[in-house]
Amino acid sequence: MKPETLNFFDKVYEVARRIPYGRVTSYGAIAKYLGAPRSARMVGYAMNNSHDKDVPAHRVVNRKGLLTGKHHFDGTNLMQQLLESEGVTVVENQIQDLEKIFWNPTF
DNA sequence: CATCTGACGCGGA
DNA sequence: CTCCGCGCCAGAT
Repeated sequence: MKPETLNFFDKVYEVARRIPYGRVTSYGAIAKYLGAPRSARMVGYAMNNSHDKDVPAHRVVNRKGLLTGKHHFDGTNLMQQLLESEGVTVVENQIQDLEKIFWNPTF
């Protein structure tokens, strides 16, 4: 693993940890904030490693607000439960009113 | 060393 | 507004 890559991953975790309670963000937003808007996929890839970190991966979804990563959680709909537990409305693996609860890292 | 895949995003039809 | 296809980067096989 190259040092630069570790830095990139570390940045992802750092940003993800900054996500406020009851708020969510997208992979692309984080990637863009890191200066790599084309590496949105890498953000999700990094999230896989975040399993061992204290990173709220359930607060990170794709641009459409779809819980694409719910399949990677222990339970089938564990991710949805966590979000709803924070007051986020989720229907059919999709976050409702995404624009309202969306959190921009740059903010 | 070559090839495929993947927690994504955007442009075009 | 919805559906299809291409582009990007890094890790894994």
